[in-house]
Amino acid sequence: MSKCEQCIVRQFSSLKALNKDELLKMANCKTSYTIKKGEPIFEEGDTLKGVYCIKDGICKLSKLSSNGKDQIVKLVKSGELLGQRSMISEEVANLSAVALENMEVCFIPKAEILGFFNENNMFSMDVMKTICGDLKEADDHVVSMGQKTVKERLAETLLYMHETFGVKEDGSLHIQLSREELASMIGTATESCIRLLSEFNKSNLIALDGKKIVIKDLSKLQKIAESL
Amino acid sequence: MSKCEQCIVRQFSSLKALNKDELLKMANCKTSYTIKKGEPIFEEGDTLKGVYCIKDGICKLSKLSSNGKDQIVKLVKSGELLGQRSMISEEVANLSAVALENMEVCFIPKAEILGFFNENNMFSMDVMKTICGDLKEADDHVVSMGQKTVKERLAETLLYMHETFGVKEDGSLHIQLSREELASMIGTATESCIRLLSEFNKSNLIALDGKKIVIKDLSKLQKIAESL
DNA sequence: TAAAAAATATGATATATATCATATAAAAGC
DNA sequence: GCTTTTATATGATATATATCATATTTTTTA
Repeated sequence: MSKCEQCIVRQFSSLKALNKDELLKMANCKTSYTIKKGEPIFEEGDTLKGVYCIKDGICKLSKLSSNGKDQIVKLVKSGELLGQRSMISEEVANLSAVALENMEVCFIPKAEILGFFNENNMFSMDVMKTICGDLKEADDHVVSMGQKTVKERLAETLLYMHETFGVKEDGSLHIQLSREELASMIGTATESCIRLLSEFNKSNLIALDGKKIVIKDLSKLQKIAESL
Repeated sequence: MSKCEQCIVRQFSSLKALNKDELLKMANCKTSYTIKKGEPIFEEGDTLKGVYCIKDGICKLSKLSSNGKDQIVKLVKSGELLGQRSMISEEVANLSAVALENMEVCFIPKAEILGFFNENNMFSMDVMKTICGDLKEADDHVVSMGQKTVKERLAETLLYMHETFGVKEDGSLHIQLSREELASMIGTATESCIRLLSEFNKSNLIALDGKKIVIKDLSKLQKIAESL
């Protein structure tokens, strides 16, 4: 059982607000998991008995629409906590979390987290701020979805992946999604997504090599994303 | 200066968690406003110095997209609090709040609310639950926007207004939006919105009389909204 | 390694939706 | 009350996007 105190990713989540005693308590009740690419951490409708702290890897949060298709709502990387909202609302999970790469996550039981809420005001304020940040992002997402074209949303999504998850040594986006997944982030048909990627490729905004995407003209992509 | 203790709408917001002393304190520092239809309570980018408790009336929360058009993100009715997110995140307002009818709102200064956060755990947990509920709604909204057609979204929006804000004595939706506003909720062109309303009217799903909309076939509208 | 399956790509076409134009109706101002 | 402005409605048309079909490439599995 590894010590939470020494875990580097802790500083990126609300868990940074915990003191040494609390971290020790947490280290004693947490369970570590390995999740393989493509496997779920939890699925919508699941009753979560705690929160998940992502130690390594990236996952997608998605929801099945009534038309039978999945919409990817968000991508989440190491350092972040999953399942806080359901825990606080005392509701089943609204979204499914599925690993996009092999992951390491720690599960922290509900009782433990709720204890920290009561004892540590800094922790609860920090969680609250995180959720408020998520809400702002979600509202902005609604505005994009409502007002932007598919092309604009594709540009925006590529920029989001670039900014938030960075690039590999070869300059390609760290996150590698299938065309279907990318389409499901944008809210469009897979074929439309592929066509627009080709178009961006032909006009030298990006370079494509299999699932690898290199952003070649950031400022032009920004202009497209901003409807300019 | 009216007493918050006797205010009926209090029970619908997190303020229900406050005790008598806290309510008295709040009554002493709050300011009451009247806001006329069409006027803003605050606008995106404003620095909010507290939260607004809606005593009467309904307002829209919207955001200007980079294409120059407004997207209405949410409608808010009496009993709810406005501006909590900005206050907690310590950021300027992300959305504009504009009155859809004449409104009465009370302004409660930031310092007061932050005080309650520290002293009253029930209050802060309730605020947190509210924001979590908003986040869930926003995520679901993203899924609708990404996966549903304009027609489905119109049906969904009419049902949302029906459920959440009810109908007048004559059976018409309590909320009366201009066609432009309705289009801006759905994320479509005004003309498309008008055309689809006419279509719903012709197929007897709704009845139109100026801005008045009567829902005549709830279950068929539900089927349309659910892509069935 | 070969065969099968899945993902990607692209063309042809259908459909949904936006845009532009114009008419009518309603609301606001004088 | 009349005039001006604004909102609603509807037609014609353009464009974006979805769907269906099929070829090619990549990945998986036997």
